[in-house]
Amino acid sequence: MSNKPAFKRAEPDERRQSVIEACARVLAHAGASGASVRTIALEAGVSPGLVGHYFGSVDALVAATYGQTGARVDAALEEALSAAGPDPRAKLEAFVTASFLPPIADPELLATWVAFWSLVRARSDIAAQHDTQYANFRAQLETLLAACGLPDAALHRAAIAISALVDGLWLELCLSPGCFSAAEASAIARAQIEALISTNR
Amino acid sequence: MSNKPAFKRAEPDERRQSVIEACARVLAHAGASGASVRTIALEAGVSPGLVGHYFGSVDALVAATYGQTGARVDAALEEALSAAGPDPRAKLEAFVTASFLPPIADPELLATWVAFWSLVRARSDIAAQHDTQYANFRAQLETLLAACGLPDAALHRAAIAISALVDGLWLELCLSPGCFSAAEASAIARAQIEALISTNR
DNA sequence: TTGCTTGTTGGACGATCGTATAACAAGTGA
DNA sequence: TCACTTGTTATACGATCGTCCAACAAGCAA
Repeated sequence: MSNKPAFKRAEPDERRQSVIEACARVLAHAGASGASVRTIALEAGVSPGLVGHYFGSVDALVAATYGQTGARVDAALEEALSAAGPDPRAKLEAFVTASFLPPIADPELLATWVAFWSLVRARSDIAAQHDTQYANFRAQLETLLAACGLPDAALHRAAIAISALVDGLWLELCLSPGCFSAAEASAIARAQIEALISTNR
Repeated sequence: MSNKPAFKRAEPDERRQSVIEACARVLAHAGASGASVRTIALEAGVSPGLVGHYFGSVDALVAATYGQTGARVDAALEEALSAAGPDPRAKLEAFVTASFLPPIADPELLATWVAFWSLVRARSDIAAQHDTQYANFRAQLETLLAACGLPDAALHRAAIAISALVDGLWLELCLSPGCFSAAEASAIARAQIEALISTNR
């Protein structure tokens, strides 16, 4: 008589990864207030104690989840950028509209991101991650805008405008999915880009 | 020897109001996860039991706070609208840029709003309030845009674009206050309006 | 002053929270 | 086959959670 094993060992890295992904799913589904050790552990299919073993505390796990989620978004943006070809305008539009296509447009990812926003005020480590994340996003936008011929004096403001528009469209796409489509969001963003570039020419 | 009273009675309506305002402050400072009955009661200067007496549950209190916060924003927008004078374009710009001026630009209010966003997925009552709130906001925008001469076919998309931009600027103004100013946000929004109207003329 | 209404308090209750830790077992090398 | 390492589980602990309710007292009417 051979019982099946009570649990399966995993490589530390991939176990960490699976717990992080479970944390992201819980944040998306239950919000920041529902992300307890036990809920996350249940979602990941492990015992609650394992979370402490790998991350030390729930706060550290949430911070790690933010980092991993941000890295995943960055990778998707970079992928869209390299798939766009050499034309500067095409690169800029691909970079911006990638936020409305998979995998970034995933409602779960958006909801996870909102949960992070809700933690920025209360958690200084999350605030620091947010600042670097958005500074990086805007810096990439400025580079792409400069390549499109935008004068240096207009870069800062244009990057803020685009980043705000993308955030707002992303947010509404998540909170009220039936109101407008991803294609409409892309069209709106492209129109904004066109307006920004043509008024500075 | 006359001891001071142990507590002060209040009119039910104004007591409800003060508890709601305390809830908003806690949501802004501690996020959705920190909004416990005891924390809110401490902030309001009352006993924890009073929250249950007036609102029945914490969830109901949060929903009431959302409703009151939304009403306050609506009132501020209406105020900005009536102070703008008769010109349609001036009314539209006043309506949009009011989000970057007091009392809407208050970081506490913004943080409270983010806490509500984080609850939309987990709480269907909050989601319903969000939908009506934003449908109303966009409807007002469409009316103002139509008065500026925008053709009917462009109203829907233009309202989405403006509402998304305002949300995004509002959000960034709250999460990274040092990155750009309210005046810059207003300028960006006015530029967006100018672009939307001139391309449809 | 006295009695009454009811806003208000403060603690009890079970559930759940985050964290720490001892016991267990899966997989590996000798 | 048999230790041995260590990933994993299960439980315990105090703190805090939301909710409930009996007792208290502030303010008004008589």
